[in-house]
This record gives sequence, structure tokens and C-alpha cells, in this order.
Amino acid sequence: MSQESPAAARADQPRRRAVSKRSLATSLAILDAAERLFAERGYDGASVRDIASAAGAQIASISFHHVGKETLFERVVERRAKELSQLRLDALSMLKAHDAKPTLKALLSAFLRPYLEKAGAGDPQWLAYARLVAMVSADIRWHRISERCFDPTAGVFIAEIVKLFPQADRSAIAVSFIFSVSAMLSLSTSQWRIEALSAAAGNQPAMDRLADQLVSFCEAGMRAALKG
Amino acid sequence: MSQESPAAARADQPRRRAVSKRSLATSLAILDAAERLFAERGYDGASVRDIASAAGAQIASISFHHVGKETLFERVVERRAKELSQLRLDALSMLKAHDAKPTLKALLSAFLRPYLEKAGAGDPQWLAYARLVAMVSADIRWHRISERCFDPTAGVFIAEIVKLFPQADRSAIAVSFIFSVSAMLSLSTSQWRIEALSAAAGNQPAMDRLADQLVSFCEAGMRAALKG
DNA sequence: GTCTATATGTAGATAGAC
DNA sequence: GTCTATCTACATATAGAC
Repeated sequence: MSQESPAAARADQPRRRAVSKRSLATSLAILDAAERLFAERGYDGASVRDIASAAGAQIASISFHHVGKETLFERVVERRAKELSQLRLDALSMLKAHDAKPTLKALLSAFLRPYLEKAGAGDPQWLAYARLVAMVSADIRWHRISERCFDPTAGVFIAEIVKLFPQADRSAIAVSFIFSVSAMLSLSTSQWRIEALSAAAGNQPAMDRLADQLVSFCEAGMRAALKG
Repeated sequence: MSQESPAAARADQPRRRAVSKRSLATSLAILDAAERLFAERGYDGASVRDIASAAGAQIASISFHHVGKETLFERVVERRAKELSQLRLDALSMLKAHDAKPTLKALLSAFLRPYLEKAGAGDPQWLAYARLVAMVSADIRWHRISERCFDPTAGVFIAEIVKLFPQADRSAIAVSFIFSVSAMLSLSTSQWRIEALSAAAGNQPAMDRLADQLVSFCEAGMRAALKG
């Protein structure tokens, strides 16, 4: 968290003051509140007033810490996107360390599970973020954010799948990967639907059960789409 | 379109005047413009001012014809939802007329293809509507519209699939149906992504090719998820 | 860094003339 | 049914005191 050391404070060279704890706390509180409200109400539906109020901060502090509403939104998305991408790439590295040619199921699992685990672990901030990602992915207005935050990692996994199926049509691989991602996102956007449609069945499926179903679904679906 | 007849005009009983052609045209122009702008910018992002302007109408005419912004939005979604549901149910009837026990693939096809055909035929109004449906499906604020417009038909198809797989877990069927629907919706929300990711492959997949891939993907995925 | 006050724009809705 | 004019509320952003 880069707290300043006494030695640094004594340096005679004029220097940029380190961010104070309080300032950092305000900035983070704003990011957290924005994450929640953007996820609940969408970009236009969440006002900076409400965000500031939910963060216990002043309206003016949003411009001070995060330039403006648009930059705030981008920072909210980017913050966790980096962590998520890292988790996915770590899972991929681990996989390849054990097996130079991982299975399709293992690849999909490495990509899908970090998201599901974060979203399903009950952390409300990650749950909100999961809905936010779904929003960004579906809205053409934010497609630059998608390109920057999500597409590079997706590209790495698609390249791995291409290596596994060198004879398959590459665009078919890309398309079925998108089907898989959108099925993944549906678990956070359509949770209420799942609950409603499962109600007749009498039981609520647990998140890890859902994750298994998703991976099975996507693997089989992709194999079928690549054959066609 | 319920034009009034001279005979009716001469009736001595006072009656509700039929809607004039011009009024109807204005009302429809507003619906069309709203469909496009809501799809492009979301509910909050599209103002009634812009909608009225795009429709060549006055702002006040929106309240006059459609009560207010929220009712306008619901009417936009409902208008085509009825047509879409009918196409799906017709396809199902046709299917069952030939075969009391249709295949899973045939059932999925009956549900998925009407949407894809409408969205893929190049009609820009239907394309906008397809994006709008994706928006409504993903946004919890509109889940009442989903329940009213889409869930009943989805329920009919899920019931058919349950009949096909009486031994399978019902909630697993519901969940994989949701995966399928969200993969379907991704074709309209992620078209730019498909284009970007397919670019490396050099060719743009045609819509009917995509539809085949989607049906194959969902059928195989669902079978796998039901086994698990 | 924070806060008050305010500038400036735009939102949705409607009253009342035509 | 349409259109002009306007009401009221709320949006984002910033200037300047503390």
C-alpha cells in the first residue's frame, strides 16, 4: 500500500507527497460504491451523487480522485479485471507446467472457474463486479473496455484451443468460445431466472454444482460445434 | 388496421372515434424510434427528447400516445415479443404434428431459430430488438418484463425437454436452457466480438452458419450437462 | 484533501392554445 | 392530436474557501 517511510520524509529533494491513508480510503470507498451502484443500475442509472453518498464522500471528491464519471467507470472495471486475468493466466501456467497439451476441459476450466469462484464465494463486491462485466460485455458502448480488459486473455485461451484442434475452423472456435463466455456470464445476470425456473424442481443448485455443469456444457458444446 | 366505415360514421349512438391514420403513424414511428435508441443506448441513455426527434414527433406526443417513458419501453419490448413467441410456438406445433416425441435438437431449433432468423435477416428494426432483448434479459430492473414476455414460452419448451429426459434433474435442464438462451443472445450483443476474433481466421461466418453452430453447441452442451 | 456553493446542462412531464 | 412553452428535478462538473 506504499506508506511513506520516515527516511523518505526526510529527503531534502522536493518530491511527490505519498497518498495519505485517508485519501486512499476515500478513493477506494468511491470505487467500491461505484462498483455496486453501476452493477445495480447501469452506467446512466447510477448518478455520481448516489455513488458519493453511498461511499460517504462528497460529490466533488469523485472528480478529484477519479477525474469524472467515465474514468471512474473504467477504473472500476479495470481494477478487478487485472486480478481476474492474472488468476486465469496463472491457472493456465499451472496447467501447462504439468501437461504440455492440456485437455479442452482443463483449458475451459482454467478460464471459467476463477470468475465463478469469485462470483460465487459470496463476496458481494465480486458479485456486483460479475454483473458489471456482463453489462460491459453486452453493451457496444463499452466495447473498448472489453477489448482492453478481457479480449487479450481470451485470445490466449483461444490460441491454446486452436493448438488443440489445428484442423478446426478458427472462427468456429472463436464463436463457440463466445458462446461459452456468455453462458458463464449468465450465471451472474440470470441468477433470479435460474432460481425461478429451478423452483419447480424444488432445489437450488449450489454454485460449484453450477460450475461443473457450465464446464461440461461448454466443453461438449465446443466439441460439437468444431465437428460441424 | 381498423379503418372506420361510412356506415359506422353515420351511427347515431355516440361512440369512441377510431384512431386516425396519422395518429397511428405517429404512435408507430415513436415505437420504432424508441426501439432503435433504447437498443443503442440503453433505457437511461436514450432520452424521450431524442426518441421524439428521431420519430419526427413532438416530445409531448410520447406522453400522449404512450403514457410515459417506462410504458413506452414496455410497449416496445412487448410488441415484438408476442410475434416472436408465436413463431416459436408455431414451430413447436409443427414439430409435434409430425412427431409426438421430437428430438432435443429439433426442440432447440424451434426455439432458437425464429430469433436468429429475424435478427439475421437484415431488418434493422429486428436487429435493434434483438439487442434490446439481450439488455432486458441481463438487467434485473426489467425482470418483470422478462417474466411476462419470455418466460412463459421458455417454460413450454423446458417442459417439452423434461418430457424427453424424464430421468434428468429438472434444475439441470433449466440451467442448461439458460446457457442456451444466453449463447443465443450473444450473437446479437457480441457480433463485433465475433467479427474481431474471427478476423484472424480471415472469413466472416454467415448467419445461417452461426445458427447451425449455435444449435449444435447447445444440443451437445445440454446432453452433457444432463448426464453429469 | 475536503467541502460548500454554484454553474450549466438536460432530464421527464404537462398545461393550455390551436 | 399536435405543438409551444414552461415547470421542476436532477445530472455532471468546478471554483474557491477552508
